[in-house]
Amino acid sequence: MVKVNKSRYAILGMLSLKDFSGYEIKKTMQASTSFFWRETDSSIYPMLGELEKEELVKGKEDSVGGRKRKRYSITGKGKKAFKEWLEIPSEPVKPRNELLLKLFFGNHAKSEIGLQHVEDYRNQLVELGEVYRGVCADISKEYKNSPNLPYWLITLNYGELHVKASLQWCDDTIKQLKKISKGKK
Amino acid sequence: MVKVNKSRYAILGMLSLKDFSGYEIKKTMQASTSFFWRETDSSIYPMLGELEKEELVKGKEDSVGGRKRKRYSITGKGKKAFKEWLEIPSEPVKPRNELLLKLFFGNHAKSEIGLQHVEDYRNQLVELGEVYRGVCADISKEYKNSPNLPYWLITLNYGELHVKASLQWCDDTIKQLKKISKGKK
DNA sequence: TTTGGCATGTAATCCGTTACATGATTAG
DNA sequence: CTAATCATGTAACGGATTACATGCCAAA
Repeated sequence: MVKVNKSRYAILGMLSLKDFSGYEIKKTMQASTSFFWRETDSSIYPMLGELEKEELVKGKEDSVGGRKRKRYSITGKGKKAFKEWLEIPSEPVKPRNELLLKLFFGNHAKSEIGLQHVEDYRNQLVELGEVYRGVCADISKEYKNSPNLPYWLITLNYGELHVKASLQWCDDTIKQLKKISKGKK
Repeated sequence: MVKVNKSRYAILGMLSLKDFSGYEIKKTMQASTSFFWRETDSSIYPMLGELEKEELVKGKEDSVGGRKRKRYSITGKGKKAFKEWLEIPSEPVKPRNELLLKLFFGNHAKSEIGLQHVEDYRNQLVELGEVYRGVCADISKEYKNSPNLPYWLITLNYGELHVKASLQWCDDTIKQLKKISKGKK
């Protein structure tokens, strides 16, 4: 079982949409895939160099308003490698959820602690849900005729359904934790 | 922002439930927390040694049926460190979902590919849901009077709600992908 | 007798993050 | 003028996984 680097495919994928500089990839990912995939800039730049060496992408010096940058485009070889990756099965996510770990041992802490954690999480979820709705409205308008739009909405739907499920869980859990702390009195 | 090692707290937490050998921790985690937290044995053994050096746990040579092993128990100092960790906020999960990444770029592949990926995922979810139901029934009986049970059920409920949401998403997505591929013909 | 589970570890690698570093441009 | 954003990187660290290694016991 060899471990393969997946950052490369995320970057190749971005470049399959259109040409980007490293900085633009970072920005675009933050605005689009960051809910399920993120790269740090210190992974993007070295990877772009690596991909260029392997001739999967090629970079061109470019400049916008006197500010220089390097813009990359995907090569035929890069497209082929990317498509091959698209076809192979995905590795299952191996989550590490610290909040759940804490709750698992919740009996060892004061009950208000767990409650506080869950309430904080709930607040984050509400915010996140609003972001999703905003993004959904934005891209539905902006990319109305893009063949990519349906796929992007599929990933958004995943986020939205999971936020909904998580909110449900928070409500269940808060109720349950309150019941436990009442029973202890 | 210092990066803290969380394996240590997972292990301390296990030892806060009862005494364990390294191997037992591994086995118990596989059966209980593996849906949201897992450790590999090559992280458990060195960490137990480290924790012992720090006097957060202490190990005793033990033997079962002639087979020797080292069984660890948590110290007062260890309990204190663990409880402190329980109180601090959790780091948000930063997911990397390869399946979603592939679907995001789905327009660049044949539509059957994405469909296959989602259907595979759906099958895994059905299995997982059955496992959850089994575990739920088992522990509800076995730990009927344990004060830990409600907390364990809380983490299970998280899993169940998310499986349900994921199944919903699969169904939505399969429908959507079929619509797209029909439109292309 | 041989397979599988019990039991404990080391070594190597690699991925990802954090911190560090630099400098130009533009908007307020 | 100064803060924010654009823009591109390097270095170091540490955590997590994989492969490697060993050996006993029990059951089939």
